[in-house]
Amino acid sequence: MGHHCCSKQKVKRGLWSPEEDEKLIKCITTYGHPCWSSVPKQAGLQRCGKSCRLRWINYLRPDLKRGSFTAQEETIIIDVHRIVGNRWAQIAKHLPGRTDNEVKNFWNSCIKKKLLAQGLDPKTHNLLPNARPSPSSTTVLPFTITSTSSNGFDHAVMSFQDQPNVSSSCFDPTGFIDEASYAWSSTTADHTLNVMNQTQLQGLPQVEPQQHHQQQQQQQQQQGPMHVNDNEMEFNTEAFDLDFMESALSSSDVFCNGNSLDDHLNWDCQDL
DNA sequence: AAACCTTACAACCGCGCGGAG
DNA sequence: ACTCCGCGCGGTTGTAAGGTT
Repeated sequence: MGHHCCSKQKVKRGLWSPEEDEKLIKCITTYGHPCWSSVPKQAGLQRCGKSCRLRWINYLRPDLKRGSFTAQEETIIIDVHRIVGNRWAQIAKHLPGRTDNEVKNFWNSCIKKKLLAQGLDPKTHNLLPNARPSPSSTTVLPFTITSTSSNGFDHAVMSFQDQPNVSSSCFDPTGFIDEASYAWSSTTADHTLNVMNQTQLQGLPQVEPQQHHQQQQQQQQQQGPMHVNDNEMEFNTEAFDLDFMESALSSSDVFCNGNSLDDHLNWDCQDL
């Protein structure tokens, strides 16, 4: 059974030869690819347009980043997957130079197994029913939260005690950053902590990422709704108004090692 | 050295969506 | 309103390379 898009043609399938790659690169760099179905003819290839598109996007594109995924990229994949699920194209948008196919393969061959080994369900990211909970996730919280006010601005500070090597990422799971769509995660030696504004995410309008508030996006990528110092996370309420901060925190879901921390957390938005 | 197994990833398949006619 | 076509996406399969017995 051939592709439905090219069932009338006799096309080659399977692995691409270097000669075919060369033809495709030459064609696309010369003519671009306004219509993939016409690319095989232009390039002199016995392939269908769909196959050409796939080969270009997943392998030949010059802006592709080759090589294995970094720890930071892995963190981003896990974090975004937790929110958007198997929407690989959506996840790949957060990883410049990576393709959806690459992310999907990496997930299936590597991350999935890691999560299972940690007793986490790769689909829900929650602890599996029969998994032995890690002692640190049930009894010891990796942080405390306090609210402060300085220079006329309010801040909420999340302090990590005895947690060296805190790494963190603030990212935008919907493909654009605005005040209702952030997520944040932090990883220490013993804990993975995630703060997600899932409730508001569900009601988000669908907006083209590139067109949406580019200036605001740049600004917030620099400032971030929160940022992390050596061992503490600071919510920057300067970037948002107080009403938003209150609603964001009260509607956020907070997880540590896949477990909800609702019962443990005692942050009072009124203090902000 | 050969057979078998595992892993990574390239490529294919089928479906759904959106635009054009 | 309907059909057709091209494209993009996610799931799945195929295959080559490396590891193990």
